[in-house]
Amino acid sequence: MEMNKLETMEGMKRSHMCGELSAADAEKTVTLAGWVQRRRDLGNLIFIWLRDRSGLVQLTFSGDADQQLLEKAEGLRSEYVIAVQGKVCLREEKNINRELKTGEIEIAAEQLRVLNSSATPPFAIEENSDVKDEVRMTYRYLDLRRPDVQRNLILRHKAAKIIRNFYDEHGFLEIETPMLIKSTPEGARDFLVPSRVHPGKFYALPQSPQQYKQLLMLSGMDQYFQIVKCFRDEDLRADRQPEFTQIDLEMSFVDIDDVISINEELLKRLFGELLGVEVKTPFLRMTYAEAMDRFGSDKPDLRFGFELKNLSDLVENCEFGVFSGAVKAGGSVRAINVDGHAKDFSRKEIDALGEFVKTYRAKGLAWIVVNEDGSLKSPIAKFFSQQEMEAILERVNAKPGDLVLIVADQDKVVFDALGNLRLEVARKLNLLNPKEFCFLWVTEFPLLEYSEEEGRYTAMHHPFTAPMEEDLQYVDTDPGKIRAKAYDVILNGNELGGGSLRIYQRELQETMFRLLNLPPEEVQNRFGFLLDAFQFGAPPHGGMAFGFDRLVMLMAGADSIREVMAFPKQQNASELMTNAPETVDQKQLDELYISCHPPKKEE
RNA sequence: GGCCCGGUAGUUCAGCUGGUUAGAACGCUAGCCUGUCACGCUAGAGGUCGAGGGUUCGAACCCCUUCCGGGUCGCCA
Repeated sequence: MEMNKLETMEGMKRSHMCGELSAADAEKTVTLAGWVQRRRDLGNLIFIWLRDRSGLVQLTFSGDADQQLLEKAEGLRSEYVIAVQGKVCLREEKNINRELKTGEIEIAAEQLRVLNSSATPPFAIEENSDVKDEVRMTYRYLDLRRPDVQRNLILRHKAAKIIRNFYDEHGFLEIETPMLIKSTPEGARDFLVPSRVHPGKFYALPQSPQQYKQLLMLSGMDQYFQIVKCFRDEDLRADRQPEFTQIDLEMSFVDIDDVISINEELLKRLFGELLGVEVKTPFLRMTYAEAMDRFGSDKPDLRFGFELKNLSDLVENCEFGVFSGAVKAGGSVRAINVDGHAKDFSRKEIDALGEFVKTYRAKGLAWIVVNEDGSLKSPIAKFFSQQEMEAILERVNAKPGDLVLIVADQDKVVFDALGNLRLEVARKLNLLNPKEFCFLWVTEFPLLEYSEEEGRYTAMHHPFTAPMEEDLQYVDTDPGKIRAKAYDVILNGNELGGGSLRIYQRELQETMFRLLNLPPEEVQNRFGFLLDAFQFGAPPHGGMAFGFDRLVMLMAGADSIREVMAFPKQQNASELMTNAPETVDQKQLDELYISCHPPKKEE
């Protein structure tokens, strides 16, 4: 349609949203506005589905009623923007569309304004469309017209609203913290922002408001929260974006149980009000040590079994060198029993599982199938005496029909491999019901982990995490043994959030920095303001942060956080739609005293 | 940085062992049609097979390089 034929809404005012009309509105004259979803042209009778955010409603144009109007409707195409005035009519019984929420009625159009035309969209604007991400993201503004994507963003909005109300009701203040802050290279890579006023100096975008929220506690704000953008310049995953949103909170004069119980209440409310799912509180709790031992993961999915069993003591002296060798080298031999599912895995599929564990640096996968008649099928059976094999099968509680999968290596590799293998077989067996929600707190994380790369201990959580008092005895002898007052909340194998009680005494904070083997001048430069602040009466405090995108993703049953973000980035951290990031003018660089040396292509 | 999967019409895909003019469905365009709602019927348009190079008499198909998208390991205090 040519521009001069386009009309305005002058003199018309929208009276209803399309999807909200019902039989109760019969005989009303209404004014609607939206996009043409579909045209069904029967000649002298035209049906139009009109769509807005609320849903669809059918318009009718009849040549008997108004020939000119019918001709105008003939020109409508997908995604044209129109305004319509007409009368709400009850459909005859035989014409009712039970699939459509507004299917009992239709609008007999009396006036039509074509507000805008549209090019034919590159893909149909409809639910469950299986268009490639590449096309969806290039035209994300059209993708966002799809009802399922809109539902996700509406859910996100509602969740944010509940969260704000919830914390407000519990005495929290929402306080904004700066986006341009000092870089603290501990942890993830920072996004840097050059300073024009200070040549050669840089701000960083926050990875989290950690230090600011602790200072707010010191300031006497008592309880703080914020729904806040955070930035990490690391590679993307299905559940990781370079900019993402956290629900960040901090509380004064609290213990672990206070932080945990209030946030359990929040989750209970979110799932109850938005999904109608009754979440039982208190959630199950498990120490880090137990989670690793039973599930090989610090974020176990509890929707299914297949727990890890340690076979090390049984195979320490066996003839199979792979097993005995792993134990003697300080590692372990552990197994999961995929009980009752031997029949679901062919030899070829078991081999594929062997390839799968190699992703996690395991060298191989040993397996035992217990046949229905009690006999065994296993490439490693020949290495074991009958007593040894019986002991192994007893340890994993193997019965006829079971498949036992075994990995031997250093503990880290064994946990990684079996922890992920457990998930993999559950996926293959279709045991992961997205409508089932298993919450869990994992507690007593190690305070430190040894970094081979840096040759020193680094903070597992962050350097402000408080250690457990009873473990302070190991400060000088075995720092790796110190547990932290830290906790993660896990939902179906996903880390929903985590937090800790913080160090609030200057001396202990200095001890922590000493354990991390950071030079005093570096500590002073990077964290001096915090240590200084701690001289002035910091209250005991603690808090946590939730990954808001991840939370909404799980609530929406989506398989990527991109599905609950309006404009996500692609895997290489670019944006297909706008082509960000992009080169900038030399003038802009000059103002920032930046000379740009893009990597040279190797010849 | 590594590994895996994918890229053929606007979209989703098929395309055999390398062999004539690359197909289907939906969408799109035009015409007909008064109760459609995945409307129907008739006709039609639409392709740099991601890009570049190579092998071959001949390449969507084989090889190399590269770009793009997705998953993942490393990374993510």
